[in-house]
Amino acid sequence: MTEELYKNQAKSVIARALAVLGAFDVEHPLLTLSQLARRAGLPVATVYRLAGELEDGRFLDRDGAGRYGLGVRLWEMGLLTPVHGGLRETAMPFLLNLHYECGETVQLAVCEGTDAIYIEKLTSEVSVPVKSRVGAHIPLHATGVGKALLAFSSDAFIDAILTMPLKAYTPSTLTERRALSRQLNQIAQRGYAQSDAEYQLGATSIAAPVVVRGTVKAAIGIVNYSARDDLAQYVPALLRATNGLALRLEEVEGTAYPSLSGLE
Amino acid sequence: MTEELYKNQAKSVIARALAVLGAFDVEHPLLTLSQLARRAGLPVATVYRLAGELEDGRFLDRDGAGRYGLGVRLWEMGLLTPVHGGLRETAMPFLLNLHYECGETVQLAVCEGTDAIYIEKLTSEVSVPVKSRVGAHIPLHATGVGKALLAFSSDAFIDAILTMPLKAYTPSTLTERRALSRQLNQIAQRGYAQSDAEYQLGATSIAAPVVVRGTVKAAIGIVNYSARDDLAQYVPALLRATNGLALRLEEVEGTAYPSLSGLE
DNA sequence: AGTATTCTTTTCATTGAATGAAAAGAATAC
DNA sequence: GTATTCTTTTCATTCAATGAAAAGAATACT
Repeated sequence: MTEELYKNQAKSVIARALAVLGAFDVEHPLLTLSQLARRAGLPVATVYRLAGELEDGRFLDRDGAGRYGLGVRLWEMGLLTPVHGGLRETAMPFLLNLHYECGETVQLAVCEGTDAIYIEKLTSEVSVPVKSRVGAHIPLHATGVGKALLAFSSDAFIDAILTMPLKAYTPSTLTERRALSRQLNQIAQRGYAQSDAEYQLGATSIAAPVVVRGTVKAAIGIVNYSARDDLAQYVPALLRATNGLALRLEEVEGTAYPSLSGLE
Repeated sequence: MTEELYKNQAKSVIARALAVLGAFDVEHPLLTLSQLARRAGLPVATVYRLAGELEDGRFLDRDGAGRYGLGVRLWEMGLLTPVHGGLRETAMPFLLNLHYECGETVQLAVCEGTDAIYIEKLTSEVSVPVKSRVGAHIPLHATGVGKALLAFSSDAFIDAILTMPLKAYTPSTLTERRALSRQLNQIAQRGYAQSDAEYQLGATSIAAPVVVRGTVKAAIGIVNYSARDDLAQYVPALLRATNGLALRLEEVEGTAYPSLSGLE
């Protein structure tokens, strides 16, 4: 009698509903009811009901075959998120210009917890395929944008990251605290970061932080194949983009997210 | 005793939770607890609890001042939505190339119910400011992309739209069924749509549909000021983009959304 | 400083909404 | 034609959601 108790882990309705939504991922963007139930770890009947309500709220959609997928509403709300509405939207023109100027893949990333996360990536048909995906979490210590973000963070945060195990993604990944720490200082002085095959073999990048009022808000990076080591030529363009964005962010601060959104 | 009953409109927990999330919009991306409660139409204590759980699930975030905003999780999930993961991601390189070729504002839109909705908009610092916002709903009968979407839809759908009241946004908006119907035929024959100041004064556009296996999946548009009436020159580039995207979508069909996502 | 107002957090007795096993109904595979 | 897997509906039980109320903070007003 004591053993069966562990079955129900006393979740609230909302936790269950979020578990249902969380059942979707890049590999599973469309699920049947039973798949959904299995992946959410909930009884079919329960998921049936919850999914029905989420569908009413347009957080879920069903395709012709009856399979569930995340709904447009969810996408629309994502646009209201600070990272999107506040940052990406403002950054876009700068990213486009940069992309236009150098023709290489351009990335925008922010800190999210102990990782960096890609907010936007511009790749044209001509530029090099990079495996990074918008929304993907990437390590702070092993990528150009990651190191740019880290180098301009608070000492406390840097220390915290340095204390964590630094995973080696390639033979070139910096896994030693001392070495990484030294390089972060260099980056802070020079104003931009470099990375060569530290995360993905064959890819080089340069990246610079977007600093608003002393705080790193984001980083912009340029990536291409290691073979072509001419990225340095784009440093001025890169810095023009990051500085331009920083100024713009300072300007619109509060506008997009009115500090006091008035009555009602 | 009978009169007080109407107070609680018998909503489910989920409906309430979604109401909380729905309280945010473009004008109100950040809200205090009491604002949130007021806008959601729920008691403060209830919202306090619901918001807490949503925060646990990272669907809500609180800023330094304690104000609530939509969380990163929500944005991440939006990326998994078919319109984003399936369409925008694939379309992006084509949009970038088009934007690169013509230098004007480029838009991607799809049908959503009886409206069109902007999925992406590319504007560089140099190009003209257009008020359209990604995620915004726009009428099918009064914009370039809208008409492009409509002209290639099923007759049943066209009829349904033509039966609805056609709102006039400017003096140039087509509000007469006959005229609109005739123009849709023209568009279907010619392969692309035009629009001049029909939705927003001073803005002209051309737009073409993305047709995969006989079905319109999206439309791409180019917008600039009415003064410059040289948009026609970009028609070949536009069609190259829409056709290229159509082919690509046909190729990846099923890949991004595996019909049978295997076991588990 | 002192009072008033508005906002956030916690508590708790009450109840009604969420639950999920079970069975019926579809669809698909064998 | 039978078996298997999936979807939908039902319903008695119970447990989790509820929101009024009060305490605790913070902010505005005089």
